[in-house]
Amino acid sequence: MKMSDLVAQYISRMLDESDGNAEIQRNELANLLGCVPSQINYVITSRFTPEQGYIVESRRGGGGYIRITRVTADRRVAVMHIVNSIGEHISSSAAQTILSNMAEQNMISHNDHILISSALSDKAYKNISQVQRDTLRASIMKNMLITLILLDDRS
Amino acid sequence: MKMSDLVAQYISRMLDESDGNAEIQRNELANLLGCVPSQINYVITSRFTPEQGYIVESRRGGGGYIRITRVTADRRVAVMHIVNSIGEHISSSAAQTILSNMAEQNMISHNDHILISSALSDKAYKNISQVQRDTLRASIMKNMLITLILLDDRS
DNA sequence: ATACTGAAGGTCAGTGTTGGTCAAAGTCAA
DNA sequence: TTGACTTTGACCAACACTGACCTTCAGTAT
Repeated sequence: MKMSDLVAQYISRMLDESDGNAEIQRNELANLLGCVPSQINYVITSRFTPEQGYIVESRRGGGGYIRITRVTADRRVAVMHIVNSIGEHISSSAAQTILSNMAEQNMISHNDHILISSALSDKAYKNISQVQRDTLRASIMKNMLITLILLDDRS
Repeated sequence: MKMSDLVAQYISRMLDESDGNAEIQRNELANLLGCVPSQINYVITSRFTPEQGYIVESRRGGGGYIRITRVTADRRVAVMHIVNSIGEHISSSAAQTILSNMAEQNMISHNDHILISSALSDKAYKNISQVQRDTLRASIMKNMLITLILLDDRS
């Protein structure tokens, strides 16, 4: 098997095993797989490009790293699945649980998590009858989640 | 964890716990965290720069100190001003106008702008009487904006 | 007042630790 | 043979850490 495929496979497995988010150290990985460090760059630029649904961030110096995030349609599909499962009404606590899980699995950022939570919190619905709250919350939540995945499409 | 991150974290926490104003003694802090004194300078010049919203003052000699002030308060004050001006109800179009201006002036990110807009859009309020919509919208909008400026304090 | 002394913080160049780039050379199938 | 893909290493850039040496300030002795 080609070296580049080995490296790609290794990274893909890391992504599979950690919800699409992997962080590696270039020299360490190169040493582990028995190749030169620049081979890692080659694999990343040829197989983990934005066009193929990946975001790559890195940092040099002591404690440096390369972080690869998978942002393919998986995410959009997963978010839409959740949107469809919400139904016509949802409680505040159920909404919070769903959002926490989404953040945990990197489907939404921490920032978005907090922001959406604040829009769904019972605190915001003082003047609305209990009956209407959950309906409204479901409507707003779905609206926001759909907006989020539309935003993604541009990156 | 990197030494520089440790130092930065320590200082950030001091700022969090004291309303954006922290005063340290270089040698004391270096000793406490187990690094050389110049490390403190390194962290300050690389992570607490004016560009990142900090003001640093210092004094040498006996009783010397380093004072670090976080000046993102400007933004907080501006956002709170807007929050206070919203009142008990707001129309969808008025909300959009305010958010556009805020994004224009970099008070909120484009991403947050779109996300908040989606939570305030009339589309999300189908089953609510016209009278209640604007009250609810104001409540949610204020909730989200306040959440946003609280989030700022951590980065 | 002046000079001295000790106690801070400031600077900077050197070294170490990572990751990035690129051109040259190798491989392999069409 | 040609052209696309792969591999490599020399050189580069960014970030982290350190210690020797310098400057500034307050208090104290003369």
